[in-house]
Amino acid sequence: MSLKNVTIYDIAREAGVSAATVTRVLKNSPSVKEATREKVRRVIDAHGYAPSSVAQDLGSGNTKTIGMILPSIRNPYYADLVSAADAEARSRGYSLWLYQIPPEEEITAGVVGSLIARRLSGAFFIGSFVDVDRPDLRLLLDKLGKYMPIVAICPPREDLGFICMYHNLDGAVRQAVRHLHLLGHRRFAMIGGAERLEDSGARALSFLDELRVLDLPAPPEYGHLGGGDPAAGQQEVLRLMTRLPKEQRPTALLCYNDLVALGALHQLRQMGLRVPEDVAVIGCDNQFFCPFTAPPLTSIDMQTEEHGRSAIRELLSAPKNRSATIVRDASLIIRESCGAKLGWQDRG
Amino acid sequence: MSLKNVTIYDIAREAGVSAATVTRVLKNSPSVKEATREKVRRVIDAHGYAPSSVAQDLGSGNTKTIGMILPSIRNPYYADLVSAADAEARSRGYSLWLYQIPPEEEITAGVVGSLIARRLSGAFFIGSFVDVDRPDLRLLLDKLGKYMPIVAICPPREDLGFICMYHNLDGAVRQAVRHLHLLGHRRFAMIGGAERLEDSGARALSFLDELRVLDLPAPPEYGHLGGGDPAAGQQEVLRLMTRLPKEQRPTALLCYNDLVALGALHQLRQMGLRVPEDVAVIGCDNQFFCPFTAPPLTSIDMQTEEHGRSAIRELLSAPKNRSATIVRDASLIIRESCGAKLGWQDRG
DNA sequence: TTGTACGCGTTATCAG
DNA sequence: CTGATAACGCGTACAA
Repeated sequence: MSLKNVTIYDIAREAGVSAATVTRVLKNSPSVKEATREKVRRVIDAHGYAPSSVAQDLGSGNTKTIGMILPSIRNPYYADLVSAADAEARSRGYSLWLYQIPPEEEITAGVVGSLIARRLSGAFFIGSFVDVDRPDLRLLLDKLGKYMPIVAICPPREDLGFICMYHNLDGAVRQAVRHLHLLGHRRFAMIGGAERLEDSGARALSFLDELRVLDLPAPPEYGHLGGGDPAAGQQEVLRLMTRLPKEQRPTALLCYNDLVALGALHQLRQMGLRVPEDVAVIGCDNQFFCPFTAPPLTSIDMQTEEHGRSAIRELLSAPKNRSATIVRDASLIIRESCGAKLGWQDRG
Repeated sequence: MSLKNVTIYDIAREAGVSAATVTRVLKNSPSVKEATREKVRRVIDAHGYAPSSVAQDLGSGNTKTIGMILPSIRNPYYADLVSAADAEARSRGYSLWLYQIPPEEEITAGVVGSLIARRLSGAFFIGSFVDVDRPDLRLLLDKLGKYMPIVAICPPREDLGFICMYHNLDGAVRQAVRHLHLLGHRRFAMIGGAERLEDSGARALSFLDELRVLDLPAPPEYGHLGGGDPAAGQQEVLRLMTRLPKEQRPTALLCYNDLVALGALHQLRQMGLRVPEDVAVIGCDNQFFCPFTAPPLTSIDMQTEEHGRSAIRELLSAPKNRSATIVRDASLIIRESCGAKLGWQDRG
């Protein structure tokens, strides 16, 4: 066991050549005598030697590493994004460096500092902490942008200084509302997300606006709690279905994401409410478990795979500080939790 | 926008000091005159300068980075492990470098080469591809072990040359079988996993042995397919419940993992079979969605958080090539899919 | 209190 | 075809 890592000089000495020749062999340069090449290769193999990419990175100024900054890899939506990004990156000889920022923390100067310090080839921000309305954050990202290209999933703005990838949920949300309206639903609620519904992003605004278009009342005041996990969904449903008089309770639930929907479905079941007969539920993200909930969850698909892959592509082709907006339309995937498909009765 | 990264020399020149002094300021060395310190700091802040950790790594020979090698971050079990590992690593000033190896690929010399090239501080292998029975793989890991400490989740062996973390499922699996036996179940099957049930690791062996202990017949020949996702669970159930005559069909299903169980639950529901009345189902991994399936899924908890954290701790305290085995007992978390809890009738 | 010089492991350039 | 040398950006030992 060698405590000290074997270097190109160790290989060179042992093969009786110079370091430059070892490099040439490593790089398959044609200008090496076959005998020399073989001799060097044998030594390399004997040691299992691989040139230090740390040193290579320093020399080339290119780490071929992309930083993924996200709240938690445990959220399957982020995991999908990371997985897709990793596949794309790896196919191009790049790899991923993980940076989880727990939801209770935020992007600080320290975080940006350590991203800069890493001399990454790019940074991919996923998660709602990229709030482009906060000037301090904009400043931080501006600074970071001087060092590497940035892609962030966030609502588009003018002149962001980085590449913004955006899910356009508007069409899907309106479609969902209209769909449920057509089925006779008149009382809607959106559960989970930010504490104030209005802060839950474009999806909430589209939702509220579509209610207006359909001349439906705004969601009742039941004390929106927010949150992004199953527990949040449970609590919201509990609140809605117990604090409100029966005739005010919503019959259609749009969930901030599928995790919230999972908790909502469970709570409804526990309360003896049937989905979709008593309450319709729609999720968001179209996560892997949607086809397998009871009933299968109607959800909004975000083209996660494509988003993740194209983020890497943009990162690798973009000059630093380029402003751009990439929008992808989300689409409603209708399953059985919204009462659209017939046949669910068979499985009661 | 500076195309060239700003270096410590740029800062030094602009502040009218030497690079060493900049380092001192960066390191909060006490031996710097206050005036100098402030002057340097101002320049640093103005540039948003952060010293290149690539250069630091090269100099110190320590990348403070741990490689995570796994099949897919999309499996929530691995995501949990990575998340826990990341938290532990970050709290110690280390970070994680992701290396996904798709299930159809394996650990090759190339993979090991790029791990060595990265000069990682350690490697954490998670996923069933660490098959310690394969001599070629052992060789590869031996080589890797010369460069960095290794922790792998795999069955224990003598003298592995790295740290083996192991889930002891034996107790939980036997407990599950006995529990179901007590409830009157006599026909058991394990679904998902490796193509040959016997290759699905210790959990399968414990399962088969416990059947023997209870003097129950071995699972019928229904053509075990294997697999680790919901689709596999669906297919296995479909097979079991259609290819076999009714009196041979299993009434108790142990699933390779919770994803398989998710698919199984869904398929059973679709076929009009009730869980747990007609068929009992038990999963494995105790993933986040278990409490929210219909009915809530009984599962085997793996202490994922603890496993992930302690893997990092071991990695950072272990000399290279140390052999060790860390075993943690898994435990059965009884919910409603195995018919243990009364009260499920309320929710039919 | 501050500056100089060298090493970390590699590759590119230039010379032979 | 092969070898010597500089440069990448930083920390550290030593000198002043």
